[in-house]
Amino acid sequence: MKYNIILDIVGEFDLDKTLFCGQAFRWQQKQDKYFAVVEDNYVCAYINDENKLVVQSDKPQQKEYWQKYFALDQDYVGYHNRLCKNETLKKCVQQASGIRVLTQPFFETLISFIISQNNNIPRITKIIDLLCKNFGNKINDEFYTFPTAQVLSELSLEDLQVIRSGFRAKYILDAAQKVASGEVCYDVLLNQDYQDAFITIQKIKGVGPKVADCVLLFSAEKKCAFPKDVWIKKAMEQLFADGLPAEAEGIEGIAQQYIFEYIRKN
DNA sequence: ACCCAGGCGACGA
DNA sequence: TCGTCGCATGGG
Repeated sequence: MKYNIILDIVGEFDLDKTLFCGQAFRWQQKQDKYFAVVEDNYVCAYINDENKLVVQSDKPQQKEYWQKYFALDQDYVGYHNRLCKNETLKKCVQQASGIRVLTQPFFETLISFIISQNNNIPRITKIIDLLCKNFGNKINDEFYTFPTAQVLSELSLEDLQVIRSGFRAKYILDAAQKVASGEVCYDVLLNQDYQDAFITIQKIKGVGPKVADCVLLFSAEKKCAFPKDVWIKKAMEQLFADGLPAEAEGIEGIAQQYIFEYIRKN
Protein backbone atom coordinates (compact mmCIF):
# COMPACT_ATOMS: atom_id res chain seq x y z
CA MET A 1 0.00 0.00 0.00
CA LYS A 2 2.15 2.83 -1.30
CA TYR A 3 -0.37 5.65 -1.28
CA ASN A 4 -2.11 7.16 1.70
CA ILE A 5 -4.95 9.67 1.68
CA ILE A 6 -6.66 11.14 4.73
CA LEU A 7 -10.17 12.52 4.42
CA ASP A 8 -12.08 14.77 6.80
CA ILE A 9 -15.47 13.53 7.95
CA VAL A 10 -18.29 16.04 8.41
CA GLY A 11 -21.56 14.71 9.84
CA GLU A 12 -22.48 11.14 10.65
CA PHE A 13 -20.36 8.49 8.91
CA ASP A 14 -20.47 4.78 9.69
CA LEU A 15 -18.00 2.98 7.46
CA ASP A 16 -19.14 -0.51 8.47
CA LYS A 17 -22.84 0.14 7.80
CA THR A 18 -22.04 1.96 4.58
CA LEU A 19 -20.03 -0.93 3.17
CA PHE A 20 -22.34 -3.74 4.36
CA CYS A 21 -25.87 -2.36 3.98
CA GLY A 22 -26.28 -4.05 0.61
CA GLN A 23 -25.14 -1.39 -1.86
CA ALA A 24 -21.64 -2.87 -2.28
CA PHE A 25 -20.69 -6.54 -2.45
CA ARG A 26 -16.90 -6.74 -2.55
CA TRP A 27 -15.56 -5.21 0.66
CA GLN A 28 -13.95 -7.50 3.23
CA GLN A 29 -13.41 -6.68 6.87
CA LYS A 30 -10.21 -7.68 8.70
CA GLN A 31 -10.12 -6.45 12.28
CA ASP A 32 -10.99 -2.76 12.07
CA LYS A 33 -9.87 -2.33 8.45
CA TYR A 34 -11.74 -2.87 5.20
CA PHE A 35 -10.26 -4.15 1.94
CA ALA A 36 -11.50 -4.16 -1.66
CA VAL A 37 -10.53 -3.65 -5.27
CA VAL A 38 -12.00 -0.46 -6.70
CA GLU A 39 -11.46 -0.04 -10.45
CA ASP A 40 -7.99 -1.61 -10.73
CA ASN A 41 -6.79 -0.35 -7.38
CA TYR A 42 -6.29 -2.52 -4.29
CA VAL A 43 -7.57 -0.45 -1.38
CA CYS A 44 -7.65 -0.46 2.41
CA ALA A 45 -9.96 1.91 4.29
CA TYR A 46 -10.34 2.58 8.02
CA ILE A 47 -11.22 5.28 10.53
CA ASN A 48 -8.19 6.49 12.50
CA ASP A 49 -8.17 7.71 16.10
CA GLU A 50 -8.77 11.29 14.98
CA ASN A 51 -12.03 10.21 13.31
CA LYS A 52 -10.67 10.68 9.82
CA LEU A 53 -11.10 8.24 6.95
CA VAL A 54 -7.78 6.78 5.82
CA VAL A 55 -7.67 5.33 2.31
CA GLN A 56 -4.52 3.41 1.41
CA SER A 57 -3.99 2.03 -2.08
CA ASP A 58 -1.50 0.35 -4.40
CA LYS A 59 -1.99 2.89 -7.16
CA PRO A 60 -2.28 6.68 -7.00
CA GLN A 61 -5.79 8.10 -6.96
CA GLN A 62 -7.15 11.62 -6.60
CA LYS A 63 -8.42 12.65 -3.18
CA GLU A 64 -11.59 13.86 -4.90
CA TYR A 65 -12.25 10.35 -6.22
CA TRP A 66 -12.46 8.92 -2.69
CA GLN A 67 -14.46 11.86 -1.39
CA LYS A 68 -17.03 11.13 -4.04
CA TYR A 69 -16.82 7.33 -3.60
CA PHE A 70 -17.54 7.61 0.14
CA ALA A 71 -19.96 10.56 -0.28
CA LEU A 72 -17.77 12.79 1.90
CA ASP A 73 -18.31 15.62 -0.60
CA GLN A 74 -22.05 15.63 0.15
CA ASP A 75 -23.90 17.80 2.66
CA TYR A 76 -25.12 14.99 4.92
CA VAL A 77 -25.68 17.40 7.82
CA GLY A 78 -28.17 19.20 5.59
CA TYR A 79 -29.80 15.96 4.35
CA HIS A 80 -30.04 14.71 7.92
CA ASN A 81 -31.68 17.89 9.20
CA ARG A 82 -34.15 17.98 6.34
CA LEU A 83 -35.25 14.36 6.63
CA CYS A 84 -35.56 14.57 10.43
CA LYS A 85 -38.24 17.26 10.16
CA ASN A 86 -40.57 14.37 9.40
CA GLU A 87 -41.13 12.21 12.47
CA THR A 88 -41.33 8.88 10.62
CA LEU A 89 -38.24 9.59 8.56
CA LYS A 90 -36.49 10.67 11.74
CA LYS A 91 -37.01 7.19 13.21
CA CYS A 92 -35.44 5.64 10.12
CA VAL A 93 -32.49 8.04 10.08
CA GLN A 94 -31.72 7.46 13.76
CA GLN A 95 -31.92 3.68 13.40
CA ALA A 96 -29.53 3.76 10.44
CA SER A 97 -27.46 6.84 11.15
CA GLY A 98 -24.11 7.07 9.41
CA ILE A 99 -25.09 5.21 6.25
CA ARG A 100 -23.94 6.98 3.11
CA VAL A 101 -24.78 6.33 -0.52
CA LEU A 102 -21.53 5.35 -2.24
CA THR A 103 -20.59 6.37 -5.77
CA GLN A 104 -19.27 3.13 -7.24
CA PRO A 105 -17.76 2.11 -10.60
CA PHE A 106 -20.47 1.91 -13.24
CA PHE A 107 -20.02 -1.48 -14.91
CA GLU A 108 -19.50 -3.31 -11.63
CA THR A 109 -22.64 -1.74 -10.18
CA LEU A 110 -24.68 -2.55 -13.27
CA ILE A 111 -23.70 -6.22 -13.33
CA SER A 112 -23.95 -6.62 -9.56
CA PHE A 113 -27.55 -5.44 -9.46
CA ILE A 114 -28.52 -7.48 -12.52
CA ILE A 115 -27.24 -10.47 -10.52
CA SER A 116 -29.21 -9.32 -7.45
CA GLN A 117 -32.63 -9.88 -9.01
CA ASN A 118 -34.71 -12.65 -7.42
CA ASN A 119 -31.64 -13.61 -5.40
CA ASN A 120 -30.27 -13.42 -1.85
CA ILE A 121 -27.25 -11.49 -0.66
CA PRO A 122 -24.95 -14.45 0.22
CA ARG A 123 -25.47 -15.92 -3.25
CA ILE A 124 -25.15 -12.52 -4.98
CA THR A 125 -21.77 -12.14 -3.28
CA LYS A 126 -20.74 -15.65 -4.29
CA ILE A 127 -21.63 -15.15 -7.95
CA ILE A 128 -19.81 -11.81 -8.12
CA ASP A 129 -16.78 -13.43 -6.49
CA LEU A 130 -16.76 -16.21 -9.10
CA LEU A 131 -17.14 -13.62 -11.87
CA CYS A 132 -14.07 -11.73 -10.66
CA LYS A 133 -11.94 -14.83 -10.03
CA ASN A 134 -12.74 -16.27 -13.47
CA PHE A 135 -12.67 -13.17 -15.65
CA GLY A 136 -10.98 -10.38 -13.68
CA ASN A 137 -7.27 -9.72 -13.16
CA LYS A 138 -5.51 -11.19 -10.16
CA ILE A 139 -4.26 -8.74 -7.54
CA ASN A 140 -3.32 -11.35 -4.91
CA ASP A 141 -4.64 -14.68 -3.59
CA GLU A 142 -7.97 -13.22 -2.46
CA PHE A 143 -8.54 -10.12 -4.55
CA TYR A 144 -9.31 -9.71 -8.23
CA THR A 145 -10.46 -6.77 -10.34
CA PHE A 146 -14.02 -6.72 -11.60
CA PRO A 147 -13.94 -7.89 -15.25
CA THR A 148 -14.28 -5.24 -17.94
CA ALA A 149 -17.27 -4.96 -20.27
CA GLN A 150 -14.91 -5.71 -23.15
CA VAL A 151 -13.82 -9.06 -21.65
CA LEU A 152 -17.35 -10.16 -20.69
CA SER A 153 -18.80 -9.10 -24.05
CA GLU A 154 -16.67 -11.70 -25.82
CA LEU A 155 -17.90 -14.61 -23.68
CA SER A 156 -20.57 -17.16 -24.57
CA LEU A 157 -23.37 -18.38 -22.30
CA GLU A 158 -21.39 -21.61 -21.85
CA ASP A 159 -18.30 -19.64 -20.75
CA LEU A 160 -20.41 -17.88 -18.10
CA GLN A 161 -21.79 -21.17 -16.76
CA VAL A 162 -18.88 -21.34 -14.28
CA ILE A 163 -20.34 -18.49 -12.21
CA ARG A 164 -23.69 -20.32 -11.71
CA SER A 165 -25.79 -17.20 -12.26
CA GLY A 166 -28.68 -19.10 -13.82
CA PHE A 167 -31.13 -17.19 -16.01
CA ARG A 168 -29.21 -13.94 -15.37
CA ALA A 169 -26.29 -14.99 -17.59
CA LYS A 170 -27.98 -13.76 -20.77
CA TYR A 171 -28.63 -10.40 -19.09
CA ILE A 172 -24.97 -10.09 -18.07
CA LEU A 173 -23.88 -10.67 -21.66
CA ASP A 174 -26.36 -8.15 -23.05
CA ALA A 175 -25.19 -5.53 -20.53
CA ALA A 176 -21.53 -6.21 -21.34
CA GLN A 177 -22.17 -5.99 -25.08
CA LYS A 178 -24.14 -2.75 -24.87
CA VAL A 179 -21.53 -1.11 -22.62
CA ALA A 180 -18.56 -2.38 -24.66
CA SER A 181 -20.13 -1.13 -27.89
CA GLY A 182 -20.90 2.26 -26.39
CA GLU A 183 -24.64 1.82 -26.88
CA VAL A 184 -24.98 2.43 -23.14
CA CYS A 185 -22.44 4.93 -21.85
CA TYR A 186 -21.73 6.05 -18.28
CA ASP A 187 -20.82 9.61 -19.29
CA VAL A 188 -24.11 9.96 -21.13
CA LEU A 189 -26.05 8.74 -18.08
CA LEU A 190 -24.18 11.19 -15.87
CA ASN A 191 -25.20 14.07 -18.12
CA GLN A 192 -28.80 12.98 -18.55
CA ASP A 193 -31.44 13.98 -16.04
CA TYR A 194 -32.97 11.22 -13.94
CA GLN A 195 -36.00 10.55 -16.15
CA ASP A 196 -33.95 10.18 -19.35
CA ALA A 197 -31.25 8.10 -17.68
CA PHE A 198 -33.96 5.83 -16.23
CA ILE A 199 -35.24 5.10 -19.75
CA THR A 200 -31.76 4.75 -21.28
CA ILE A 201 -30.41 2.15 -18.85
CA GLN A 202 -33.49 -0.05 -19.25
CA LYS A 203 -32.51 -0.71 -22.87
CA ILE A 204 -30.36 -3.44 -21.35
CA LYS A 205 -32.17 -6.78 -21.04
CA GLY A 206 -32.67 -7.73 -17.41
CA VAL A 207 -32.63 -4.11 -16.30
CA GLY A 208 -36.09 -3.06 -15.13
CA PRO A 209 -37.16 -0.21 -12.83
CA LYS A 210 -35.55 -1.61 -9.66
CA VAL A 211 -32.12 -2.42 -11.12
CA ALA A 212 -32.17 0.85 -13.08
CA ASP A 213 -32.73 2.86 -9.91
CA CYS A 214 -29.97 0.99 -8.07
CA VAL A 215 -27.44 1.74 -10.82
CA LEU A 216 -28.53 5.36 -11.10
CA LEU A 217 -28.35 5.85 -7.32
CA PHE A 218 -25.22 3.85 -6.46
CA SER A 219 -23.14 4.80 -9.48
CA ALA A 220 -24.62 7.56 -11.65
CA GLU A 221 -25.16 10.12 -8.88
CA LYS A 222 -28.94 10.40 -9.20
CA LYS A 223 -29.96 11.10 -5.61
CA CYS A 224 -33.64 11.13 -6.52
CA ALA A 225 -33.57 7.50 -7.72
CA PHE A 226 -35.66 5.42 -5.30
CA PRO A 227 -35.17 1.65 -5.77
CA LYS A 228 -38.40 -0.14 -4.86
CA ASP A 229 -37.67 -3.70 -3.78
CA VAL A 230 -39.90 -5.96 -1.71
CA TRP A 231 -38.62 -4.43 1.56
CA ILE A 232 -39.25 -0.85 0.48
CA LYS A 233 -42.73 -1.78 -0.77
CA LYS A 234 -43.44 -3.23 2.66
CA ALA A 235 -42.10 -0.07 4.32
CA MET A 236 -44.20 2.17 2.09
CA GLU A 237 -47.36 0.32 3.11
CA GLN A 238 -46.54 0.39 6.81
CA LEU A 239 -44.88 3.78 7.21
CA PHE A 240 -45.72 6.00 4.23
CA ALA A 241 -49.17 5.02 3.00
CA ASP A 242 -49.63 8.48 1.47
CA GLY A 243 -46.27 8.37 -0.34
CA LEU A 244 -42.87 9.74 0.58
CA PRO A 245 -43.01 12.96 2.62
CA ALA A 246 -42.01 16.26 1.04
CA GLU A 247 -38.83 16.37 3.16
CA ALA A 248 -37.39 13.61 0.96
CA GLU A 249 -37.96 15.46 -2.30
CA GLY A 250 -34.81 15.46 -4.42
CA ILE A 251 -33.00 13.09 -2.06
CA GLU A 252 -35.32 10.11 -2.24
CA GLY A 253 -32.36 7.76 -2.69
CA ILE A 254 -30.67 8.96 0.50
CA ALA A 255 -33.95 8.41 2.36
CA GLN A 256 -34.28 4.98 0.73
CA GLN A 257 -31.09 3.73 2.39
CA TYR A 258 -32.33 4.74 5.84
CA ILE A 259 -35.79 3.27 5.27
CA PHE A 260 -34.34 0.03 3.88
CA GLU A 261 -32.09 -0.43 6.91
CA TYR A 262 -34.92 0.45 9.32
CA ILE A 263 -37.49 -1.94 7.87
CA ARG A 264 -35.00 -4.81 7.72
CA LYS A 265 -34.15 -4.38 11.40
CA ASN A 266 -37.78 -4.08 12.53
C1' DA B 1 -39.68 -32.24 -0.39
C1' DC B 2 -40.71 -27.59 -0.47
C1' DC B 3 -39.98 -22.48 -0.19
C1' DC B 4 -37.96 -18.39 -1.08
C1' DA B 5 -34.58 -14.77 -2.60
C1' DG B 6 -32.81 -6.28 -3.24
C1' DG B 7 -37.05 -8.65 -10.39
C1' DC B 8 -37.69 -9.14 -15.01
C1' DG B 9 -39.53 -10.57 -19.64
C1' DA B 10 -43.01 -12.90 -22.03
C1' DC B 11 -47.53 -13.65 -22.52
C1' DG B 12 -52.67 -13.27 -22.61
C1' DA B 13 -56.86 -10.39 -21.73
C1' DT C 1 -51.40 -1.24 -19.59
C1' DC C 2 -52.03 -4.51 -16.26
C1' DG C 3 -51.84 -8.95 -13.68
C1' DT C 4 -49.59 -13.60 -13.75
C1' DC C 5 -46.13 -16.87 -14.32
C1' DG C 6 -41.68 -19.18 -15.17
C1' DC C 7 -37.02 -18.61 -14.39
C1' DA C 8 -31.52 -21.12 -12.51
C1' DT C 9 -29.54 -21.94 -8.41
C1' DG C 10 -28.60 -22.91 -3.67
C1' DG C 11 -29.63 -22.44 1.26
C1' DG C 12 -32.92 -23.11 5.02
